[in-house]
Amino acid sequence: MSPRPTLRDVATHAGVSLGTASKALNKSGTLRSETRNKVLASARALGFRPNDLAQALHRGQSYTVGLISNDSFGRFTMPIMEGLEDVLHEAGIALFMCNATDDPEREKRHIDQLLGKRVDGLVFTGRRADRRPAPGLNLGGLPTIYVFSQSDEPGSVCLLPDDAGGARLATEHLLALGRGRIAHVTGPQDFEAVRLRHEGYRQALTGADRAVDPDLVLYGDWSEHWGREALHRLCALAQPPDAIVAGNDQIGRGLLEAMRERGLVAPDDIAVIGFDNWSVMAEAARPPLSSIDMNLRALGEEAGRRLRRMMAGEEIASTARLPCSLVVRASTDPTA
Amino acid sequence: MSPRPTLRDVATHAGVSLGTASKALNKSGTLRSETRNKVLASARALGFRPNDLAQALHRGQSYTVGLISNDSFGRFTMPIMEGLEDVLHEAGIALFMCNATDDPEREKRHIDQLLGKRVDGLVFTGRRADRRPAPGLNLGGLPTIYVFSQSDEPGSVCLLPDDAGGARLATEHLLALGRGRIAHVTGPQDFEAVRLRHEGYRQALTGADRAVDPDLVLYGDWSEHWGREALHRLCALAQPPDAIVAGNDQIGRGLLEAMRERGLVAPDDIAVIGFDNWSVMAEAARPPLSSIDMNLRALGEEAGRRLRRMMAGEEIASTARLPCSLVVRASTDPTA
DNA sequence: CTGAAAGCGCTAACAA
DNA sequence: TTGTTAGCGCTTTCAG
Repeated sequence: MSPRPTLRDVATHAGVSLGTASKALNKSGTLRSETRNKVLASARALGFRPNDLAQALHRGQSYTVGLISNDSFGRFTMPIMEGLEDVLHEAGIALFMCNATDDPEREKRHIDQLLGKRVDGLVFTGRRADRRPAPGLNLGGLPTIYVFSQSDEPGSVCLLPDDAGGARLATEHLLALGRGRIAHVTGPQDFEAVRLRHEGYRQALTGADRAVDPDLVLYGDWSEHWGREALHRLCALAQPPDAIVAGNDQIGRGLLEAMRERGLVAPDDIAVIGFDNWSVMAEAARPPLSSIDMNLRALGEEAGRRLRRMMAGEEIASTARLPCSLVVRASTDPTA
Repeated sequence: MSPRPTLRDVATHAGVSLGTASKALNKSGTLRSETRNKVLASARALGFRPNDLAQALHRGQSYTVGLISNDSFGRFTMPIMEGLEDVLHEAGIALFMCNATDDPEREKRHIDQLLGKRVDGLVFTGRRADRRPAPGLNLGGLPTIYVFSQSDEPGSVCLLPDDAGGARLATEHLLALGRGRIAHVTGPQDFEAVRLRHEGYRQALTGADRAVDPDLVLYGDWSEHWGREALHRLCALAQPPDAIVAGNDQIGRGLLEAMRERGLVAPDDIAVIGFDNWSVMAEAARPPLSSIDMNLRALGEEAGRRLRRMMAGEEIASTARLPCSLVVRASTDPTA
């Protein structure tokens, strides 16, 4: 690294004192505009860039937040990160991401590094039921927030999409389409999101005075394969469904594919809606798959706002869920 | 932020001097093991963690590398990041990622922040033909490497997958299967990767004394939709192909889907191979799609090694390409 | 309006 | 073997 110029270099170059140079660059104190410009010119000439490390050391604040992701594909983390970044940037805070890939060892290492770098806040992200800082690591009151993720520590601040609300939205959409037998094909029951989405599905049906038919609720894994298999099972029923809420877009897409092969048409024979609004999947499906968007970017933004408030010393209510939205495509509405 | 204990606090707590505490914690100098242990105990008791900012300020090295990603989905960046991280960690270097999402403004901001934090190295990643540090930003000799990405600056260090070699591998695989009419359905021609992969395809054919039939080379976009359309076009030829090299897995999957609908069987009627080995896509295809893996994690590791050498002052040859590997699935080999 | 000096937390050279 | 001190680059009083 070619030695970067220091503030002292700038001062010398401009023929002023260190303090003066500092004032000029920080617009603090009162300076003759002549001196100010002289300093600024020198700074530019030398390619000066203040050393954040020194600044942070001085003020005891790094203006930096660390993001630890356990979502190894980045599919969920990226939009969250963008939202976070936008909001933090407004406050002059930098966001750095570390990838933990669900490896506790790695995660511990990262937390350690971030603490050493004296970050002013910490964000954890990535689905994981029982998230919590690696044991033994004392975060010492560092503002911490879990986004799209949860901690089992009492009092921790978590921000999640409203899974139940999303599923309700999906189911109500199908009800509004006049569907009477609505199935739910979803992922593994040990995911909280699966249970919540089922609850939303149930609420919507109950709200419309309809009972939940247990034959129409199928748990499996998150794959397209499972979606295909589930469709065949549903079709084997005495009374097959006329609509399906899928637990995610991959399952939804599997359902649609199996339908095509059986000569069934969506939405005429069965309307299908997914969850996640993963565009690569949803848009490539035939017909394109309606879905529930978790508004992850907005989730990130809200996380950033809360974190800022926490950094300012405010106490924050422990957990919140943000609304999902409905994205209609041809699998439920041919005119979409 | 509850004030973290400083080294001085530890020293006081242990009843020794500042210098002694430092020696104890850094295993430097010679200390009585008794004092050493006393200090370590105090450090643990107080939850002491050295302030990297101060350390970095002192030694003029931050032991930190910044990664700037332009891959907004993280699909390519994540594995690269893992590889990088592993190698850098061995050298006690932390890796922080910033997301630029192909927004030059954002990117500039991030470079700025990273320079301010005095990172010891910089990595750019994410497909983009004409990458280069945002104009006017003087990196001042900071070790910089482009992975899965390129800079047009002369002498810049770039590390890429061997796209041509990958396509050659794919084509040779099909040739080895005894296929005679091999098509190439790929993405937009203005991608360098598209041109290189085509070149690899050509080389393999030429190497087997076969001519390239222009009718069998189709350019489109990277979507499944294009794959489906391309298959129909190929089937309309007087002499349809008996094998296809797809430019990526999405196109490959589109080809397979359209085949199913026409009642064609892979690999019997047409063998299909993709590129990227994006497991979500490749494994969900029917039959599962053979593909070319770009070994992104290895790419990241090699980038880390090169960066370390650069940080040590070594000069590095400007550009290198790392081999891809063949992943055989049922779309070319039913026994796979 | 500008300069000098202290100190953020740490390491390393030098004294004791 | 341990203590003292200077200084990394910056900001911020307090003098001049």
